[in-house]
Amino acid sequence: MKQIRPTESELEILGILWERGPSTVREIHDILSQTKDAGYTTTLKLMQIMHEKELVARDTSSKTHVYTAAISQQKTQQQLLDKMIDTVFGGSASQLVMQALGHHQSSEEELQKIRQYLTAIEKQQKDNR
Amino acid sequence: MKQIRPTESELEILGILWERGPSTVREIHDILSQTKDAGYTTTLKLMQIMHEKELVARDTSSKTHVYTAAISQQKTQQQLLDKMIDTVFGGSASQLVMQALGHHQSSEEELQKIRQYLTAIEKQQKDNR
DNA sequence: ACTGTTGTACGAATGTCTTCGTAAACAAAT
DNA sequence: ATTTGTTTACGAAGACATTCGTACAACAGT
Repeated sequence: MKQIRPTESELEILGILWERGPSTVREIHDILSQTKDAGYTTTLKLMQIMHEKELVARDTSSKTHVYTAAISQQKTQQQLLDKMIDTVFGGSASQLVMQALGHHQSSEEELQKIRQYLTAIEKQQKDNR
Repeated sequence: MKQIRPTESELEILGILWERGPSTVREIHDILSQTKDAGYTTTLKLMQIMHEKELVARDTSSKTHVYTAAISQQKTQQQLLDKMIDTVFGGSASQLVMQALGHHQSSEEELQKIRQYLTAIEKQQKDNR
């Protein structure tokens, strides 16, 4: 399996790309600079490097290049989660789940969805027995 | 709030310390070398640096020093989770929860615990209304 | 055509992590 | 006492990440 290892800054940018879809450096930078403080060329350079690493694809047909994420949010999430469960939560996924539910308050809807998910998983386990 | 930022390697060591309790460099190294491949002095150096950063405390009363984790597993978990939810999961904790439950198969017991947890949270929300 | 603005490319400085070689302290065994 | 093995301390090299200055190209408005 191909190992994906985006750095901290790269993840921030990917996060924005996943949320917004195709974006220019300027757009990314404007969002980034709301929470951190870095020059425009810094963001540009980062995205150029991400392009080299093929974390993003870019359309250079117009003067202002347009970037899109080249790795899926799902796969990246799974990979990072797995590593985190392993090193930080001693291998217990449910430990992580409870910790996550504990502090980040979720809406009633979301909790309901999770509950349904749980039921589905339990049913599946029963069927496999 | 004090920001904790252990690196990848530091997290591996912390993970072992959390699981085993107080340990010597030798003990840590033996465990580490099962999964990765690094010299003894590398592990030693890492732990010395972690000591400088006050990620671990050490008892130097005997020749062979004994290290213990100086930051709690709970707090560290929470901090890393929060950041991850933020950057990788677009702020949705339940998104993370479902992803985690989906791939890491948990035991029936664990699922049951999570369900209880859910119920408790929902009840709490109701009471706060 | 000129000027100002916005963009990309590139290289270099700086910072941080990781790795390991070497030296010195110490203890146990011979 | 000398050797052998285990340990800590330290420094430095190599890799990687982050930051930004500078140069140059493209374009818009005058």
